[in-house]
Amino acid sequence: MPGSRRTAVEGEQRRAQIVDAAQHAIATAGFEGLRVRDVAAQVGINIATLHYYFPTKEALVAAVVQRIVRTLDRVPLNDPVHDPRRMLIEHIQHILGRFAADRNLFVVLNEIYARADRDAELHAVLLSNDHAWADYLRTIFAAGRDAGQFRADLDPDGATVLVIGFLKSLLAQLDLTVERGRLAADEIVRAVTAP
Amino acid sequence: MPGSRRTAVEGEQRRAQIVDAAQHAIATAGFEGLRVRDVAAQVGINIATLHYYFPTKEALVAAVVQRIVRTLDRVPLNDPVHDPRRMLIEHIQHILGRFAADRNLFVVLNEIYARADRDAELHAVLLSNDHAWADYLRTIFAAGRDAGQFRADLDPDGATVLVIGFLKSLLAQLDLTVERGRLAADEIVRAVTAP
Amino acid sequence: MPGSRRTAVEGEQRRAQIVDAAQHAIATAGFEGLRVRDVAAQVGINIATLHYYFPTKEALVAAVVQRIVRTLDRVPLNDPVHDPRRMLIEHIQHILGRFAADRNLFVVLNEIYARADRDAELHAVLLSNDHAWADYLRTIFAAGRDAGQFRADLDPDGATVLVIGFLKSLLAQLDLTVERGRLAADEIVRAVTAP
Amino acid sequence: MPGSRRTAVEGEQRRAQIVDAAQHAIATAGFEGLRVRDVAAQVGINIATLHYYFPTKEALVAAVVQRIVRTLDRVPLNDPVHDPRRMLIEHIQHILGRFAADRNLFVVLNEIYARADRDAELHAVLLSNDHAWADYLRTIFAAGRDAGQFRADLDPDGATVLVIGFLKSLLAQLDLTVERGRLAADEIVRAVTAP
DNA sequence: CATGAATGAGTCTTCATTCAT
DNA sequence: TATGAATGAAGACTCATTCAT
Repeated sequence: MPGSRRTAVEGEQRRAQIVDAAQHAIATAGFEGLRVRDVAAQVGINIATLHYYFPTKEALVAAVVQRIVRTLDRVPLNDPVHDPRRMLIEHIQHILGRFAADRNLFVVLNEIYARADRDAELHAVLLSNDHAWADYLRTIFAAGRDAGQFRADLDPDGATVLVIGFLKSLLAQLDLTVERGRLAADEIVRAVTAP
Repeated sequence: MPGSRRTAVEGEQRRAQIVDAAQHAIATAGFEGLRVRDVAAQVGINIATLHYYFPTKEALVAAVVQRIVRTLDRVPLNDPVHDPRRMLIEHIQHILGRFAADRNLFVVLNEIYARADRDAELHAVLLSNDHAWADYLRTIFAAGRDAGQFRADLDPDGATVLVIGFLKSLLAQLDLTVERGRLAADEIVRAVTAP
Repeated sequence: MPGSRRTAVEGEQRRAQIVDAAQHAIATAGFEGLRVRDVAAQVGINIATLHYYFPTKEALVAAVVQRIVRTLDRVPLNDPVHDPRRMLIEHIQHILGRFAADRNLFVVLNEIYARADRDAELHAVLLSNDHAWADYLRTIFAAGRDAGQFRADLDPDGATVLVIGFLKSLLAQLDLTVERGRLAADEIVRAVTAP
Repeated sequence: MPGSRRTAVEGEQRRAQIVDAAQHAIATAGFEGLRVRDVAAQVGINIATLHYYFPTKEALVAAVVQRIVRTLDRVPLNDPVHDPRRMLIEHIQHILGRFAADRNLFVVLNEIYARADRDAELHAVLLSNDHAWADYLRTIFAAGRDAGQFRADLDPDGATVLVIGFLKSLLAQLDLTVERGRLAADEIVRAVTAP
């Protein structure tokens, strides 16, 4: 079948276009305001065509969620034990940087977490991701404490919950500027550093 | 005006019933899944009756939001300067307690914050509330630092962002138990306490 | 029952108020846009109170129609045979005068005629009125022709249809000023007058 | 674009079907009684399909009005100066003929004129049409008078208002038969003809 | 007489989805 | 692959009317 590969590639591109548009739509109007018609119009295709690629709205939403979760996976989790304090700083700054660069991603993320509360499957996916994230931070904190970089009475579990909480709340902190975000990040570092 | 007082009271009760049901519906299905019909059914009244009290769905949602925001206002903000460390602990525990007692409130709150991103009016209301909250915490941190209870290098602003972030993220931390919440709270206190 | 008469009078006044408001509403928004709620609000009473006076919307509309038809009855139909030409002029001018003075009445009248097309009862009432009107004009034309005031070849029946048509169309002639109305009236008179 | 022409034609046909049905419904029940559901049922399509062609009820009404106005445009306005008297007769008879042939058109027209009183846009459209109509008649009357066919003291403007009024009132004259209409038409002609 | 509250029966409109071509 | 057309199921909202007080 000559050309079949090119077609397949084009198909993937189209799917990606649609997911892009859907994600943008969710960021703009929330899941509440997501309309497959609008997504199709944004891409410049017919609704029926969209349904050819994504049979149901749910499938489209799932594709958006999936892609975002995959993105999260790619959050750099460098070797935490070498220089824990540095790793912590880099990790926080990396996420703050992403927040500044692509706020839309966080808007959708927020919607996704809200939805997880009533969507068991989504809950499971996010939970699994969060576990990996928490493990990473916990390792950093434990290693840093054991190496004397962090306070001796630091509780890795508590600190992990605290830091993840802060990072997850970026969007809900309505007046959070990049600077105030860095202030908080600095405070975290000082707060965990051994005196 | 025969019976006007009793009638007025009953009217208010009915309104409250409707708002209750609506809040519950939002907690269950999100703004996305809110159906005035279901709310009316929950209260046991006709849809037209619901519209008698709240002309539009938007008005009903506004009433729910308004009531929740009013609830937030009542978060006890005790005198922060007397014993800052104790005030901080009490404040955090109060909110953790509410979270444990009425998780639904936080679910709706989460929805509300998500919505604020595309609703300027809502944004303004929440922002004003958040400002008051931040001011309170900032005062605690500054007072505690100046009194020597807290670390000398503590940045009140950064710490405030951090704590509010943690408290706001309670819901997004999918596997957060009450215990792990307390662990994080304890860590906060240790982290700010002077060595 | 002392005071019963005064009460009855007040009741009639209230009914009249309601009919007034209803007629005004019809003139403003047409039968299409008539809302009993609005009428009640206009009068300053509760809808239930309005329904006390007029059990159904249809009854209210009937009252409006009845009053207007009664008004039409009072169109002066002077003795047509004494000076037919003068009678014709006066009749036309009387109606043009009313049109100038109370355009709303004609707006409602127009609605009523449109409605008569699908309301047999209304049709009968209006038809009876129109017959009396046509008879009056026909008598004028016949008398004027026989007396030599009008053209010898004047057909009373045709002229009657023509004049009534013109008068009925006042409202449908969108750009009809008082002056142009008088021009047409003058033309009628010249057209029927014997050369 | 496979089948695009056939599809486009079919689409237009469907639109026409819907407008037909809507016009019929208005003629039957007035604007007051127009129900999109009934129109769809008449055509034999789903309500949603009707909304596919006409997004709102208002758009459907506009289409009906537009088509009728377009129809009016096509009223033959022959060269008025050659034989004005004949032109006048033909014009009047043409309209009387249409009235006899398609009374429904006039019923709707009546509704439309009533509505124009509270719809500025509609008012403008009808007014523009009426102006063209009046110009045509005025030219006929002026030419006929100057050519000696019509009375020397004929006022073209007054006569125009009169004739248009008569023609517009066809519907409001409840007991108007075709014959009585012709009587009036004949009377018009006699009334303007030079003695 | 008057009213606040309640309701049944609509009315328009929306939206995800399907299907023939 | 792509589309115009079609639809079922639901959605918010309206309105005349009723009833207990």
